[in-house]
Amino acid sequence: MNLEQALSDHIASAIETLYGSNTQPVKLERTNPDFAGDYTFVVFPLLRLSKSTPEATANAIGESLKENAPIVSDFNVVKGFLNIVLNTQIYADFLKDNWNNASFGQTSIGKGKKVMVEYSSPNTNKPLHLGHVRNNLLGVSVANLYKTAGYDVVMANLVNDRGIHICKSMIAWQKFGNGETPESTGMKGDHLVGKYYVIFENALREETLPTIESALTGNWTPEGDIAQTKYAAIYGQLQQATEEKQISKLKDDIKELVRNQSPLMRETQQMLRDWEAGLPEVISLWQTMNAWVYSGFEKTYARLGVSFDQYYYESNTYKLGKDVVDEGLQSGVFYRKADGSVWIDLREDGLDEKLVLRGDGTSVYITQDIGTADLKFQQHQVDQSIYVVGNEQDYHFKVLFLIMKKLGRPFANGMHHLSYGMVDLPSGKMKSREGTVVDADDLVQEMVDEAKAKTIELGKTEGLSESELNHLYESLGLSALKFFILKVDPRKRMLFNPQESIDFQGDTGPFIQYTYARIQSILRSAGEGDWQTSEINSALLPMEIETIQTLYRYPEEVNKACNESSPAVICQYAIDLARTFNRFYNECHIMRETDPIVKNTRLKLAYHTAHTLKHALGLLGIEVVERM
RNA sequence: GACCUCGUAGCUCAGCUGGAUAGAGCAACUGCCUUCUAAGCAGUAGGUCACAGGUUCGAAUCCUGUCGGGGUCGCCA
Repeated sequence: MNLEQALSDHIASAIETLYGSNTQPVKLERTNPDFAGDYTFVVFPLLRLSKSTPEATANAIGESLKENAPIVSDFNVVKGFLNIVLNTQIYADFLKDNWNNASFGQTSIGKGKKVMVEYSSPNTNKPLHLGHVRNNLLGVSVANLYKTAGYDVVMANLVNDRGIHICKSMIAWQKFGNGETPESTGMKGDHLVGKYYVIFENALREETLPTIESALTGNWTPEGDIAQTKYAAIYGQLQQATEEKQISKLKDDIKELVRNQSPLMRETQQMLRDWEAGLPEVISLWQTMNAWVYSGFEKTYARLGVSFDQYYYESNTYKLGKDVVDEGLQSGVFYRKADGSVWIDLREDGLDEKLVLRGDGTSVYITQDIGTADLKFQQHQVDQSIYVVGNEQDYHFKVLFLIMKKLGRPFANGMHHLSYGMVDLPSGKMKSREGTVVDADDLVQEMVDEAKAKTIELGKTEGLSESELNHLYESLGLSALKFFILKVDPRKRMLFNPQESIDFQGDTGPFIQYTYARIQSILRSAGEGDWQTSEINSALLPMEIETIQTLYRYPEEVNKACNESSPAVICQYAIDLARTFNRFYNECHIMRETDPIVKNTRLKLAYHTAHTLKHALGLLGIEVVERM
C-alpha cells in the first residue's frame, strides 16, 4: 500500500465526517524542509466547505487524523498549511522490507507494453560530435528507464548512409586520397572519412570563390532557365533587403546556387545518380568507406556504452513509403498536383501544405519516414515509438505524426518525438564548416585523462593493479561526462564550455560514485554478519528518517522520469540521495556505533542507499566503482 | 512575415500539472581530516525569477502583450 495514497484516504474520510461530502481529490505535498512534518495538506480550497478559518479547519482535520489514522503521529498548522508527521515505525518497516530487495527501483507501469527507442541515427560521412553524444546518452538512458519501468524495449538506429553528403567524402577521397586507408594512416575510420569530407568542403569553397564574388555583385549567369530565374529573384531581394539577418540568408542562398553549379558539385551529383543506378565501382567505394566509418562508430559506441537491437539503413529504406503515398492518394488523404507531385494539406491543423512525393516520383525525407514508421510497427508490434531527434525537427515530426493519424494508422498515437535541445558553445552553435565542433572521441579521452590526473593527485588507490586503475579512470571520466549532459532537462538547450573542464566535484557523476564507494568501504569492513539478520531500530534519528524518506521516493522518481522521458529527473534524485546520505554519514557513525541494533540498522540503511545509487546510475548508463 | 521554444544568483542548472521565507553546484570567503574515503560535510556572501499587465485567498509557475536569445517555415536530410 502506497503511503501517500493511504494518507490521502484518511484525509478524505476525515473531511467527509467533518464537513460532509467532499468532491475534490485530496492533493498532498511533501512538507517544505523548513517546517516539521512529512506531508502537507493545503486547506485553502476547503474553506468554502468548512465555512471556517484556515487554522481551525486545518486543526480539525489534524485532530481527526491523529485520532483515527495510525500512521499519523502528530501534526502542526501554519496558516492554512496542515503539516502531518508520520509515525517513525513506518520508516523502520519500510527499511526492514526493502533494504535488500534486489528489485527495488523496478516498477511496473510499462508491464506488457513494448516500445521502440530510435536514437543516434548518424550520418556516415563524418565522426560523431558532442551533439551526437547528447543524443546517444539520452537514447540509452531513456531506453533504460523504459526497461526498468517494465516495458519491453527495442533500441533502434536508423543510419543515414546514403545521400549527397556521403558522395562528397567519396569524391574527395577519389581525387585527393592517394589510396589512404585507416590501416595505412592509423586513423580511426570515421575520422578518415570525415577528413575527406572537410577536404571536399575546402576544395568546393576554393573552386567557387571567384564565382561567388561575382554572383554577389550581380555578375553571374547560371546555367539553365530555372537557375537563372531563381538567381534573379534572390539577387533582386538582396538588393531590397535591409535587415542584416535577411541579407546573410540571401547571400547564403546565392552561395548555395553557385556551389550547386560548380564542376565539383556536379561530379558529386553524378556520383549520387550512379550510386542509385547501382554502378559497381561507386557501390564498391561506398561499401568500403562505409565500412571504415562503421568500425570507427563501433569504437565510439562501445566506449560510450551505446548499443542497438535493430539497425535500419537508409540505403535500404529510402524507397519505402511510396506505396503508402499511393494508398493515401486513393483514400483522399493526399492529392496530386498538375506537375505530378503529391501533397497533403494540413492547413486546417494549423500547418502548411506539405510535399510527400516529388513530381518525378522520387522520395523526400518524409516519404521515407512514413514508410519506415509502418515497417517498425509491422516488424516489432510496438505500442509506442520514441524518436530521439533534435528540436530543429519539431515541425517535421509534427507533420509526420499528423500524416500517420490521417492515414488511420492505429499506432499514430503511440509515436513521440523526444525533442532535445542543441548543445551550444560559448561562441554559439557548433558548425563543422567553421571547425567549431567538439569531437566525441577527443572529448571522452580528455575526460578520462582528467579523471586520471585527478585520481593520481588524490593518491588513494594504492593496491590497485594497472588494469584496475585504467578501468577506474575510464569509469570516472565517462561518469563526469554523462552526468554533465544528462543532468539538464533534455528539452532545453545546454551550454558546453570547452575552456572550463567538466567538474569532478559537486553535482557530478563522480560525486555519486564517491558516495557509493564510501559505503562499499564500510560494508567491506562490516563483512557478512549478523547485521543482516538483526532487527531494525525503530527509534530513528531525524537524519536517519530523512535518508529513508529519500529512498522511499525512488520508485516514484523512476516513474516520473520514464513518463517524462527525462533522465534529468534521475540525476537530480541521485544528487539528492547522495547528499542526504553524506550528511547522515557525517552526523551518525556506523561502524563506531556501540549499540548493536542501531549499528545494524545503519548498515542496512547504507546498504539500501548503495543499491539505490547503483540502480540510478545504471539508468544513466554510468557504472559504479568499488573504490576511488 | 507566420509559427514553435527559451529567458531564475557572476557562471552552469533545479523548481514550472499555482502554495509557505525561490534552491543546488561551480567560482569567492570561513571552519571541519590522531575517529567508517575531505572527489566529503558545515557555514558566509550572492536574486526586481527579462519587463509590463491580467486571472485569485495565493503566481517563478497559468493568460495577454513587449523586449531579448535560439529554431522552423526546402521538390536538403
